[in-house]
Amino acid sequence: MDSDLSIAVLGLLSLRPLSGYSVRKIFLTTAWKSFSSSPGAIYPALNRLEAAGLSKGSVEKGETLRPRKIYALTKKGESTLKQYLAKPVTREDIIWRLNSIPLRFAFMGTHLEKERVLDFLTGLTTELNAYVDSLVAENKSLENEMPFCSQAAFRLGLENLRTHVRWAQKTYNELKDKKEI
Amino acid sequence: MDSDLSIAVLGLLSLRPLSGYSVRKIFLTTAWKSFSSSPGAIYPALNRLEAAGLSKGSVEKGETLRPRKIYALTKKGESTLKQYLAKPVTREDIIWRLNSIPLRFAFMGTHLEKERVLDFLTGLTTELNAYVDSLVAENKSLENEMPFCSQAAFRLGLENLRTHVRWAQKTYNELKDKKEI
DNA sequence: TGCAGCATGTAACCTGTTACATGATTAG
DNA sequence: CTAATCATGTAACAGGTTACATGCTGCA
Repeated sequence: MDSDLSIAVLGLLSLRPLSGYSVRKIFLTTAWKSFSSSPGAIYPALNRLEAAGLSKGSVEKGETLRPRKIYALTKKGESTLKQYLAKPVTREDIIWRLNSIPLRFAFMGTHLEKERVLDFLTGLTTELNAYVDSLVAENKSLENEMPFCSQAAFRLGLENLRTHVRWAQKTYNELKDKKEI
Repeated sequence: MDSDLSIAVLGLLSLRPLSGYSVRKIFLTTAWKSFSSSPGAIYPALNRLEAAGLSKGSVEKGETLRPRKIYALTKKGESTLKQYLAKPVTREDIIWRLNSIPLRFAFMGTHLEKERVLDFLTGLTTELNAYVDSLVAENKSLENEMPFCSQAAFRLGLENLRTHVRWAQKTYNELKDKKEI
């Protein structure tokens, strides 16, 4: 129930009620392209959310054979999303789910207080720096025996993490002076 | 047969023959941490590679009930890997498989000629820039109505792509003056 | 002798992919 | 009226996760 796709759908529904097709269109045509827009992923995900009581579908024009269903978050769905968003970033998140950082952040403004968002960015920065340091230390000894391309690949990974650090700091500074988010 | 995990294993085996456990240790203890080190992923992956004729396991000490198996790439495995590495980067690679870029690059030095590696970097740069441009254009109109956190999340995605561009250019320049890779 | 670490595997489950199937609505 | 697009779904399959099961090896 906690795949990136489920969270993305949960987040979208938290902004406004949507049909499965609308969700698909968002994944197809906006910056959310890295989420699957295939019906074989979306409709089962919507069904799972509903089965878990996180959303409720209401049928528009019930008399037809193929009714159009609009899903909206339930109270439970909102609190589940809020809880997920408020969780501090762990090293495991960074190693295995770095892509879900922007996903989480995108929905924070509309669900968490500014202070919690700032906490998230602080925690993220700390964890990222610690992980970068440990990676660098770990690879210091291997560095010389690694062929050029492996070294370069490793550096790309590091640069990626450092980009996240810079982004977190910049975003922190922008946010801390804002009145509303 | 073409998940990131399979490719990573194929790549590691191309450097030297390994047992399943050695592969697991590499994924656990080196910068390759984002690959699953669980036996439930590794051993089936090794079996798939062997079933496809891409690797061959040889049993060390065959008389025991739990033999230690060392896998080595076959000719077919090497050519499959080479073919995969030589494929130019598509927009789909960037959208859905950005993480496999460093994976691919890490093994290029030992399998492709320098010219092909430079081609890869050129193609990657072109595709990345085109995608960044299209994302920016796409979002120009939505920008103002997006809440701060969504905007920031979008910028993180962009920065990530731009980091890849900078890396590709830097690596290109480093590589083009090198005699051996 | 017993325990830690080396080493290999399987089974149930979950979720996404691919391909297919179907119905409803609208513009030409 | 018919083609495109809107819209919803399923079935077979693939591959990873989690949890469990098992055997071997060296050393204290």
